[in-house]
Amino acid sequence: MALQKKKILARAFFNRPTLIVTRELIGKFLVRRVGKRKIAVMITETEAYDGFKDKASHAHRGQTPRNTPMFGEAGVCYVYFTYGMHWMLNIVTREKGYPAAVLIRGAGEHVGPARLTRGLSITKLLNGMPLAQKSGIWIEDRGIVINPRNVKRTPRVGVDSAGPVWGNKKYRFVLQQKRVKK
DNA sequence: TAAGTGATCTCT
DNA sequence: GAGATCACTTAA
Repeated sequence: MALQKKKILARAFFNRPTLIVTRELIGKFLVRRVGKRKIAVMITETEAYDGFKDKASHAHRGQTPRNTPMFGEAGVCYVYFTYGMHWMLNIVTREKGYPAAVLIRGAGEHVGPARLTRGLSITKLLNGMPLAQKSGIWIEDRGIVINPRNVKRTPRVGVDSAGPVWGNKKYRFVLQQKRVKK
């Protein structure tokens, strides 16, 4: 058995073109530590929100108090509250001043962005926190190699109001799960 | 298919 | 301040 490589992803990983980061996060592990409990789940679904021009992005109308983390350094959490009950977890990409982030939509058994944050106790407290062990949330590369053929690219979810052009961009990546035969 | 839920943003 | 909107989930 070969040694398992386990590497915590640093800022440099996220300070790259958003779509590349979005794609490469599939198969990485999101790790959350709360007190003594540690949860690690493999990321299976992501979406990119890239730049001022992206009409589906919170940043397309400019900077506001809420979306400020998107304008900051890469490798930082952008967590916001919506629909009166759900938290959404994003990871900021690109350099300071360029608003972009990756929405983590699913990981491990948590399918759906709001279920994921509920399962991992992710709230506003993590907003603006860098991904690092000391923050209690980080991302590891555990050496799992994903076959690109098993990653599906589709339009993003819930962004129809962004119009046909931006609403149809294939900015969503989904790992095709193995089917369990009965 | 639609209700629930409340912060945030835009427009008065 | 008021009204619309919202990167969703759950129960039918």
